[in-house]
Amino acid sequence: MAGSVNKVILLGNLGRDPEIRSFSNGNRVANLQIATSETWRDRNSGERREKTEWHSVAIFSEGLVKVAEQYLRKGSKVYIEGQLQTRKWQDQSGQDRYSTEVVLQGFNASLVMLDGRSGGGDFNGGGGFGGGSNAGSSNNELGKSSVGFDYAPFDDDLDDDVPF
Amino acid sequence: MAGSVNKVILLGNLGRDPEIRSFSNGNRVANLQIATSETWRDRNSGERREKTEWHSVAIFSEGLVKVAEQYLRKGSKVYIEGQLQTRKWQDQSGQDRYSTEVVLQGFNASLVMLDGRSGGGDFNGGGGFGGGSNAGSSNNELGKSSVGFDYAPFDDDLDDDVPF
Amino acid sequence: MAGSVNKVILLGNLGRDPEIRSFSNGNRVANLQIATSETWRDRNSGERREKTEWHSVAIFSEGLVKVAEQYLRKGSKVYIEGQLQTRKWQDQSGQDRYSTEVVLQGFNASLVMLDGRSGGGDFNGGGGFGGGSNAGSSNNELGKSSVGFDYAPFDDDLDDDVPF
Amino acid sequence: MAGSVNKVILLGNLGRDPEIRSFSNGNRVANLQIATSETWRDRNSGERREKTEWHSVAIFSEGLVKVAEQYLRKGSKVYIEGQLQTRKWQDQSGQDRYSTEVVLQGFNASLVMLDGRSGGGDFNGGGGFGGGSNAGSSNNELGKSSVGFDYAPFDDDLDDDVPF
DNA sequence: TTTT
DNA sequence: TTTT
Repeated sequence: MAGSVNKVILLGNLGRDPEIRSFSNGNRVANLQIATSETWRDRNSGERREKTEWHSVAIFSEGLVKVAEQYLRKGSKVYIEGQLQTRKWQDQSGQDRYSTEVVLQGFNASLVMLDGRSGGGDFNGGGGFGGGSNAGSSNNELGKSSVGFDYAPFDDDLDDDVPF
Repeated sequence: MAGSVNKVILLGNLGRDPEIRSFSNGNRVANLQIATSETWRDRNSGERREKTEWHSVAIFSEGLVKVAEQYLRKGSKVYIEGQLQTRKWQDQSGQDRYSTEVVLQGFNASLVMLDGRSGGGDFNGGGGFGGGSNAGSSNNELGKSSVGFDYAPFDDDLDDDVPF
Repeated sequence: MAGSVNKVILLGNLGRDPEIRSFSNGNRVANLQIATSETWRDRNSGERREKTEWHSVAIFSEGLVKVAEQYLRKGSKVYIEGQLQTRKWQDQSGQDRYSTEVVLQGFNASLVMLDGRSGGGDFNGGGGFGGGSNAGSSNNELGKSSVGFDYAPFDDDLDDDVPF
Repeated sequence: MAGSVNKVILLGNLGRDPEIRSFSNGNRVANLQIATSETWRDRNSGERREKTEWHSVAIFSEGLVKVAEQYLRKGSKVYIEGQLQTRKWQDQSGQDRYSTEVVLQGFNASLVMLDGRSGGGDFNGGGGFGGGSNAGSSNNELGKSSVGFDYAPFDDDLDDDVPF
């Protein structure tokens, strides 16, 4: 079905440090637990109430895995954009179980850090943040230099001949 | 946490007719199964491949439940905007299980029908579609007249004194 | 056209303090200038480049105007969700001119503050921020108590009879 | 500012056929005019009212330009995801003017056709739709084979060693 | 279970 | 200028 959209946008805080694991082929995944919450006033009692939702996020883009590894920690505020995926697995008794995650993979995924709470990192440090632009989007993935990420948002070469 | 975002955007097709159930208090829920899919070309074999993802959607806004009931059918193409929620429940053996759904509830939810495939309905029929504008958004919920849904996108009363 | 979507999502910083003006009927508007930017590496020179985009945002929801007034300042980081609107006006020479803005109005609009930089405010202060939940969304607008904003994200009354 | 989001989502109809122009360097741009509209009931008169908004969309991704060229026509319903950009230009009298457009460029852009209304095209034609997967997203741009678009949404190679 |  |  060329013609569908599957998009999740979350802005919230990490409930714990990212967990990063490696596959045998060298690929990695970073798992985040992100909390979002809503507050409202109860219709009857008038009390203030709050409901927190926890989201499992799996990052497969190596560039964003690096960002998560270096800069995200428990409590970090983060904006992410990914897609919904449900995995089927068997529990110890052999029963089918399903887990739904927000997956950041390939293009169309992004991750934006919203605070400097970077543990031992040097997020706001002068000059040192070579991965700066990578943090904003998977478009510029670290370690994937064969892919043409260096795409100009608006190519200057065109300016001499803009047709509109 | 006043300061979080939990948003899901899906555009896909219904795998079956909506299932609508009533609560003892008269409230209703419409459950949809929405398919989204992606196609890509395999890196190695060069073959075209496709992966379909199925999403459980639960609609609690009565106005949108009415729209689902009247106009959505198996195969309908639909755009929805809601939020992620994971429910905990116990299976027959008493074990904790979790189900993640996309919930359309309150404001911030919307549903847009993208075809006239309305089964026995009269979607494109003249005059009969009194709920027309309601279909586009939960902002104008049917049967919730106590809430001020009749909000002008841009209030004409202001035009005589626009400060900018 | 019941069946369209017009949505803008911005996450960026205010270039200056919000400008708030009143209409003769008492309604207010808050205007924000929000910067977003992208960095990339030039394909030819290999240099790091950055392009900043400035967005005009007009907030008509009184609850969110109050939030902007009290808590947003030059430099504040903010997430907003609104819609695109283009206004036609005449310049001093009588020529038609057009201005495109991101409008936050009615439901479907939200504003999330992403830092505590609240000037004289008491954003993170205990208790004092009665409008806390209001900041997260226009769903709970201050000063519009006639509208049923106190909507429970998930109404407990239903729990005794969940049909699924 | 590594840490911003600039995203526009539109779902609406084309007011006229796409206009496609070429730059001297061979690059192309497709310009679309997309209408979105809202209906509501006037608070005072109770009348049904409608407001249509027109959006200028500029597509720079060659893959999506091809899709627009072949499949989009006046009246086509389309979902697009892009970003806001304001261009400065001088009118004939030398005055600065600004135009705001929704730009689809690079990754993070998508275009989904929502009907088969493809004019002389062969959108639903058997087999002939070589650009099928390209239509769904800029991730698979035609004519940019040097870029590794053939990314598997979920790489099977990993399945033998999933660490979670 | 949808759709192309 | 679209669409319902």
